[in-house]
Amino acid sequence: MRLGVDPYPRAFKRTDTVTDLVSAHGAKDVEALEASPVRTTTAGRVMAIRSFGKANFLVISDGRSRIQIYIKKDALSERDFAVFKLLDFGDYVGVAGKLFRTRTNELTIFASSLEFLVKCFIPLPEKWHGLSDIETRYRQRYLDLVVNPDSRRVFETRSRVLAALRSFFNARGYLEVETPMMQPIAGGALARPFVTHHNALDMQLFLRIAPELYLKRLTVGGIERVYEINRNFRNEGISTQHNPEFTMLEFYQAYSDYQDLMAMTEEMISTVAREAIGTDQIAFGEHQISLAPPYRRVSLREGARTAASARLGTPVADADLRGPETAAALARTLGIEPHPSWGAGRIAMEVFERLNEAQLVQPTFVYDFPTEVSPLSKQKPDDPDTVERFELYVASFEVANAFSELNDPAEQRRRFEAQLAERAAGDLDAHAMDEDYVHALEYGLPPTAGEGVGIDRLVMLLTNSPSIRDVILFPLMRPRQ
RNA sequence: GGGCCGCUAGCUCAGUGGUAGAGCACCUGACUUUUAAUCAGGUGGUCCUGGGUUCGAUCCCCAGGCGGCCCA
Repeated sequence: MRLGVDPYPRAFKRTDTVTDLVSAHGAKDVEALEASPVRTTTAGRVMAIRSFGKANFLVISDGRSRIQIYIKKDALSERDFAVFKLLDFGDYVGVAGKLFRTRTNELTIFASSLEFLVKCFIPLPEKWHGLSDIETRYRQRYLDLVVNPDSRRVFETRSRVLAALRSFFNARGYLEVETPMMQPIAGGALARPFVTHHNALDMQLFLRIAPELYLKRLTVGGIERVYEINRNFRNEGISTQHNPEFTMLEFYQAYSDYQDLMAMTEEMISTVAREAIGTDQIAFGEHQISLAPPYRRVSLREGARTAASARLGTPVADADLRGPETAAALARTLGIEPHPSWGAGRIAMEVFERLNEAQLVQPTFVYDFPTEVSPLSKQKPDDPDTVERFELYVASFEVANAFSELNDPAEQRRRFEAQLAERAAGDLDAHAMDEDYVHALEYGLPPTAGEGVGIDRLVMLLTNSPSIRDVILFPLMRPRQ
């Protein structure tokens, strides 16, 4: 820095961002820019250098937009031109000048001064192919964001999805809350938790697998409409649809049941899609999907029964899915080996998932789940083996899960005890007993319906991303060596 | 957990049982409205790691690491 240039200047006063310039003047032609000249001072990262000796072009980016800079030797001080000669792809610069259009009609800043802002010491990935190595994109997300504009767009859409959801619920009188991420009993879902420890209290704690039981305590407390958008943690495998930490929306609404939530879900999904990406018609992989209501509805046992009948070529009766022995025998003929802890309900769900999931491309509500797999849901009045619960499937994966909330404390205690029996039989995902929650129900939870929506999966749909890691900025990776 | 695939320069990728290559990036030079600018010259390597076979391994074999996809 023999030029007397500070290699790490403190600040740079810009009058416009690059994005401001492009959006305000991108449509103006040569004459318009000459008739009313625009002077500006802006800054960004150097994304290209095209050098012709005394005439040179830079392209700088503010992370969202790019603009070209014309560096004419005669128009700059000697020092500023010397600064330009030392620039590398990736450095940050500030520039002042006047907007014009080149002979090739490119909106360009005619630089009158150039300020060096910071050096990029490590060569950036190549400008044409960008950064395509998937592992590097996840491990060094900052590089992905610098060179792959599509990646930036995914996270801008994610931000709009969250804003649209909050506005949807706030407009309907819901209170946004935050409930514990560290819980003495990990409840509200069937999953294995991460375990941690609080030193001062010498107490085992779990990272939450769901906020559900806390949100319903709030409904007991009179918050009739409540929602939370936050992280859940589940100690399970990693796949294109699973990250150990993921973002969940949960909301609860008093005086409602699962039928009300189906209608509300249709409205929520289609509204959020329109606000976040401008349409409710999406492309996902090879599929064209309409998120516009109404969504198809299929009952779980009916879907399983129909698919099993078709697969086997012989009629399967509803009763076959209800009896433990007949259900297990049916599963085996379909190539599914039931775990010893599974009852008929669990088997019916497994049969459904195995045979039907792949076909659920257009939005579909799968409703009326077996009670056995739904320890927090309210039974149907005429059928104690079935609960008022649905899951929304889109593009063959589960996006939402909702039910009429079980609010009978005695029945809730029996359900927890049944879960303990399953745990004893070897099911590590079975729900734990939560006496404090049962106690809360004894004060009276009004009739309530609640729902959880997987935000990462929703963003995958709206950004046509094949992997959940594409919509999580820093997905969990094994450390490198 | 199982199967398949990948790992070579900073990035994107070729390639070979015998001195390791290209384009971009970087350095030097030419060029005053270019568009992946061009042209000439140059620097740059733990060929993922370890072991084995071999006179000789980046390449063949075995084990491992990290990642991806599919299945459970």
